[in-house]
Order: sequence, then structure tokens, then C-alpha cells
Amino acid sequence: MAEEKGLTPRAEDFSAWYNEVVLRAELADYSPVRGSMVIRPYGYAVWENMQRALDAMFKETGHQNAYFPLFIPQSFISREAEHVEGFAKEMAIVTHSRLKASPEGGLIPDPESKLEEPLVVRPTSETIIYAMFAKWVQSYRDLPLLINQWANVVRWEMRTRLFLRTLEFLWQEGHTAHATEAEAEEEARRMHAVYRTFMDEWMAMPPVLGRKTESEKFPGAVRTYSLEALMQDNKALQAGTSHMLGQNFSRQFDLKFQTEAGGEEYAWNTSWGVSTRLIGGMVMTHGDDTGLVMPPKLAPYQVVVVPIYRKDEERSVVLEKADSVATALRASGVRLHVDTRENMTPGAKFYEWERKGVPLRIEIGPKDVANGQLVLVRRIEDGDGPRKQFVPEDEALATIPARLQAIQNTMLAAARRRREENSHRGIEDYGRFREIMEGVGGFVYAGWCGSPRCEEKVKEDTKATIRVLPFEEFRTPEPPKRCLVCGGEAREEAVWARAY
RNA sequence: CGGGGCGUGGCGCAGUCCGGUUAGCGCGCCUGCUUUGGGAGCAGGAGGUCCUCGGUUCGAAUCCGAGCGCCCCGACCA
Repeated sequence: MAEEKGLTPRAEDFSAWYNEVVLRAELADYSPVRGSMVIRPYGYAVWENMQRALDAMFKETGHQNAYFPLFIPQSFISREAEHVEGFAKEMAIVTHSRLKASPEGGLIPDPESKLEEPLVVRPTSETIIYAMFAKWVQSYRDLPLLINQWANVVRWEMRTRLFLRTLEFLWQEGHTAHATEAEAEEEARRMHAVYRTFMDEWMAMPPVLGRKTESEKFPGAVRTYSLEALMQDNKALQAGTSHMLGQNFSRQFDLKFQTEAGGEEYAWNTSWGVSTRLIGGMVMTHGDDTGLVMPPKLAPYQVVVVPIYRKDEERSVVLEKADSVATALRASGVRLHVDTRENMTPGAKFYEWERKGVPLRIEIGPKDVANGQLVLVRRIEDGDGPRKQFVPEDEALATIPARLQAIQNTMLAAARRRREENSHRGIEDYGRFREIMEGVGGFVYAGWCGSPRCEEKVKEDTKATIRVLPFEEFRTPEPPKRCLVCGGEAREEAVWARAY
């Protein structure tokens, strides 16, 4: 019974812990279809908070939302050579438009309804979006074209995990067209930076930024910029990507424009996306053995109020107080829930809301009403006194927004510290490297000669890959001289890790 | 696709080896009363194609055969 209530500790089996947290915090549930999941209201509320924040940032940077169709003609996918290569093996295809009764019983696709051209269910929308852009763009005056869409996509993955890799997932994909290479490059980097702001400030999940190697870049891109976060099991999570597509797609979809000088040129494209995978990242960045821990800025409920009472008279006094506290806090912009369930003891509610990761709990009992105080209990330790504090009501109401921000800051600092503590720098010995990858894991910063062969060897030996070629601010002050693998001259520093 | 595990009320499981009354336990659910400051108590109650199909048998959750599904590990994967 005690085992039923607790979670598998992270140290014992991280993967089991993760699944239990997601299911028991009611973020998501398995659906009847293998590899597909239902995002439950509590999990969807997190996604909505992510959407709200990101969408505002996209608008601030000049983008507009639009919606493109789920179905893409199969021929579109094959136009860009690398693109087909990258996605062909995981595509869902629609070939028929109706079913009919089978002679052997059951239903079969009606052969007469076979489509002229199969439709693929979008794994990403570059092809159809740039086909449409081609219709809309004639002149340099039509550029830049800055579009985002919120959508679902399907990738038929072999092995799936809740939020981290499912057959269908929700995401946003930005797609832009520019008149010059420099503008497109600037856009790809701008959105890369927007993601970084979001992950740092909203998710408290500080990623390492950099560029992907040739072998890891997006199929069809010239360059891929990535944000890699380190999870508590010391595996990397690719949390977002931004691609400089060059003219690869515009050439295939005839996305041309007339230049100011009167000539004709292909547009320069970018695309960038983050998905519901971020919810998995949030879980694996902040969760503990008690359950979920939500950064206040994403928490569906930042504060939950648990009223405590014995007698009816107490009940009405306490609930009245809970109500006025709720009204006051909502007025200062706090997302709050008053848990008035009658069939549950306060203790049971405490456990439930902790498992669900609510950052701050307010307990209100008869004693508190009498003393004009509120009991504040933080979800996490943050070095600022005990988790549980008795605070005069006025002071509590006035300081709760700041307390939430303090929790947010603490979580970011803790995540950053953990990332750095598990980043190994100055590793030159390949044996030592293998030891790290097969043992503690984490990010290893080391020299790379630039050869795909060395990359491949590491993957075979250790399952680790180059997550990013980090931007300057993340690099080791003293640049590595030798390639970790072959000992040849290091062309640049790489961040290696096992990844999700 | 390979390896492992598992399919029994909503959830978690026992029972299966060694066939035998009415399939059991915990949690959850419903009703009532008492409770409520860290996972409440008592009483009553509802809820089951034992994954499916076929076989053996007087008799199958249990034995045999085939199939299906899910989870985990690997291969695979922006």
C-alpha cells in the first residue's frame, strides 16, 4: 500500500519514475493506439501556458499565425532529396477514402476508392507551406513572409515514450521567406534566441545553444541550430531547433521573387519548432521523488488553497477566508485553485498537489483565521527558510507574486547548477570519455576534428552523439587542441552526450 | 524487427506450477454516520466476456495450440 502511494525513486529507475509521474500527475494517459497518448486537462493546461508565452514572443518578432492542411501530396515530400531521405521511414500514408465490408467479414479499404496520388500525413510542413508561399510571393516587397502555425504532426516512430516521442504530437512550426541569405540567417538565429529566452525564463530549463553537425542537422537544411537541455538522468534532450534552409526548398517549390534591381531570385527560408516534448523536458528537469515540480510561470495552478476545518461554524469561516484570499490573489494575476473537496482530508490534498507539482500551497484553518495569518508551503526547498511558513495575511497576499518569482529563479539556478556540475570539460582521453558515457553521463565538452567518421565511432562505442557545436558563451575558455577520438587537430569544440 | 515482462471489476495485484464449491485482496467508487492541521474510521453496497479463438477434460483463470494487445530494454529516430 505504501508502495502504491509512492513513486519509484529516480535513482532506482529513472524511466519508470518518469512514466509514473506523467500518469499520476494526470498530465497524460496512454491511448488505445500504440505510441499515441491523450493529453489530459492538467497537461494540456501546461501546453496552453507554453503556447501563450511563445505565441506572444512570435507576434512580438513580427510573425503571424496561419494554418496549413494535414495532408500533403506524396510527391511534395520527395522533391527535396535529403528531406525524403530523412522522413520516408516514418510516414503515415492515406491511400483510400472509404471502407467496405470484406467478404471474410470486417472492413477493408474499398479498392475503388484508391487515391490517384497518396497523401502523406504531415511529419512537418516545409513542403506544403513553401508551395503556398510560391503563390503568394512575387516581389521583394512581399518579403519577408513570417508565418507560424500551431499544429499536430505524425511521425511513425518505432519506439515511443509519453511526451518525448509519440506517433502524433503537437507543436508549432515557424516558416519564413526572406530576400537575402543574411536576413534568413538572422531570422534563424533570432528564433533560436527566442526559444532560449522561453526555456530559461519560463521553463527554468537552461539549454546549451549551438549548431548541429552535418549528420545531425534537419533533412533539407543548410544549418540547424539546436537547444539541448540536460535531464536529471544526465541524458540530453533536444528541446528545440531552428533551421536555416537556404534556397533548398525554394528551388524545389519555385518560390521566386523579383528583386529591387529587377532580376529574379529564389527566396531564402527558415523553419523552427518546439513541441509538447517540452512538457517531458519540464518533468525531467524539475521533478523529484515526490512527483512533479512545476515552474510557477507554467503551472496551471501557481497556488492551491487547502481549507481546514472540523465543525460547520469553522467551515463557513474558513471557506469565506479562502474565498477572499482567492479573490485578492487572482486580482494580482495569480493562477489559483481552492480545493473545497469535502471527501478528502487536508493531508491527502497536500500529497496530491505536491505530486502534481503546484509551486505554492496556502493552508487556512480556524487558527489562521483567528491569528490573521496564512500558512504558506513551498513545493521546493530554496534556501530561503523552511518550506512551511506562517505569514501575516496582508504580508502574504502582498508578497506571493514575488515569492512565486523567487521560486522560478531558484529553479532556474538549480537547473543551471546541475547542468554545469554534470558537464565534463577538458576531457582528452578517449578511455576516460567512454567511462563517463557508460557511467555517470552528462555533457562532455571535447575537441573534434570535424570528421563524420569520428562522430560515428563514438556513436558505435558509446551511443553518445554530438549534441551541438556550442556557441562561444558555452565553450571552454581554453579551446581543446586535439580530437577526442582520433587525436588529430581539433577544428572545434563539441558537446557530446547520450540523448533522448 | 530481436530480447524480456505482462494481459483477472476503474487502478494495483493474488490465484495458474499441482484443473474441482459462489474467482479473492488492497486502493478507488456509491450510500449513511462519525471525521478533517501530512495519505481518516466504521457499517452497508455496486462493479467481472479471468485478452481472443480453438483444443483436452465430467469440469479450465489454471493444461495444450494458435493469435492479438500493451509495457520495458535494444535496433531505429530532427
